[in-house]
Amino acid sequence: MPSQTKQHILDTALALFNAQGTGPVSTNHIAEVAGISPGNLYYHYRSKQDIIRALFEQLYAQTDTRLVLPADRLPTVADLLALVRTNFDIMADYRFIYRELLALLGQDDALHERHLSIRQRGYDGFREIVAALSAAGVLSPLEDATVTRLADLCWLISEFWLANLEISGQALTDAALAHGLTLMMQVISPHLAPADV
Amino acid sequence: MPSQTKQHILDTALALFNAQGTGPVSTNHIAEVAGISPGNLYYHYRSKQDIIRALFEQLYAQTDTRLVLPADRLPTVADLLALVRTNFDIMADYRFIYRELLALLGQDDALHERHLSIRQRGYDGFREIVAALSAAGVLSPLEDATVTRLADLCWLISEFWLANLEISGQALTDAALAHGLTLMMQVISPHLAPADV
DNA sequence: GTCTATATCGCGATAGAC
DNA sequence: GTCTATCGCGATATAGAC
Repeated sequence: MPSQTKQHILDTALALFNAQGTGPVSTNHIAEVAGISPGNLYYHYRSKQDIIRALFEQLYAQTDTRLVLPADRLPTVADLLALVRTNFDIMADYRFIYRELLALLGQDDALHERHLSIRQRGYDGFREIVAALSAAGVLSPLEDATVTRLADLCWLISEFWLANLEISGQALTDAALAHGLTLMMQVISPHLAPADV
Repeated sequence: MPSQTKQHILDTALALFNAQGTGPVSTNHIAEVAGISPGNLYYHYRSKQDIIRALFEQLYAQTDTRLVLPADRLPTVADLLALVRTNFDIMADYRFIYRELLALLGQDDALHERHLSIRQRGYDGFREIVAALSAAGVLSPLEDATVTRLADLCWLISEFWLANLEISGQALTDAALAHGLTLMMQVISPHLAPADV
């Protein structure tokens, strides 16, 4: 667990990055808003990139603890929707990461590799949920290629719906996020199994 | 039409931005690679942001001239796929824009506004194609809300499939791009009207 | 239109006192 | 752990000769 000051630097940096982006926000700026000296900031983090990496790790920790399925039963479509909704909330908290992701990863090979492995876990999770829904009879039996495509589409919505809202100038309201979930239902519903009698 | 040097600056900047991102590429760097002096660069463009704006305008011009439907007949599903495929190619040419879009727009209000209006045209186009497919009987009759959702999904694939490939570390191969098109078919095919007769 | 030279600024990062 | 002071660099952008 980080010291108070160390965490305070992260909190301040996150707020500034989300508001202005990583480019225009300097370490001096972060230190000033955090109410500490630039030297002190560099005592806790050796570089600006180090702060960014720490924020990525915070994000990963959030996804690990909050993006979980109930372990005591088979997953439902509602579970899938709830998972994506939670993901939207986490992504909103770390907006700057998703706004600049490709630029940030392109400038830091270690981070890129780390991100790839975390991301793979998330994608595999989606694929397993879709396969489990099919196995449980919630969805009609599906070919492997179809499972993959449905998982790809759910993933695409989950990862990019927020960016789409932001680019089109819409606020991240509850209703706007919920529309993303209806898109997911639009993808899935043609494959729902007929209700049991 | 821009002068030779002016265009040469744009070409050089585009190549460098695509390779390294806008942040690490300085105007000095652009001038050096272009084989001109920094002062000359500033004779043609008053700022780095001015160069970026000019590249956005080049992109818009490309979409205007290349993203068109055949005007002499009703659109087909193949037309829709071809349109998206062409869009993939254009986006690949201007990768840096899509990699940094939210950061670039967030730092330039005029550009953001301009981008919104261009983007709206694109989205409306998608909605019209889906509606036209339904009206032409290619797709079964659809409710308005369904047309919107299908257009949203096609749009999401069209705008973010490339980013998804890049983030997951995949090369922009023909096969990878084609998979994006199969995702679009996955969305559309449940609504294809039964063949006549 | 193009160059050379330069002004100005602020950034990331470090040294050393406390 | 925190501060003050500062180094060194490279960035954007301009002035003025050619």
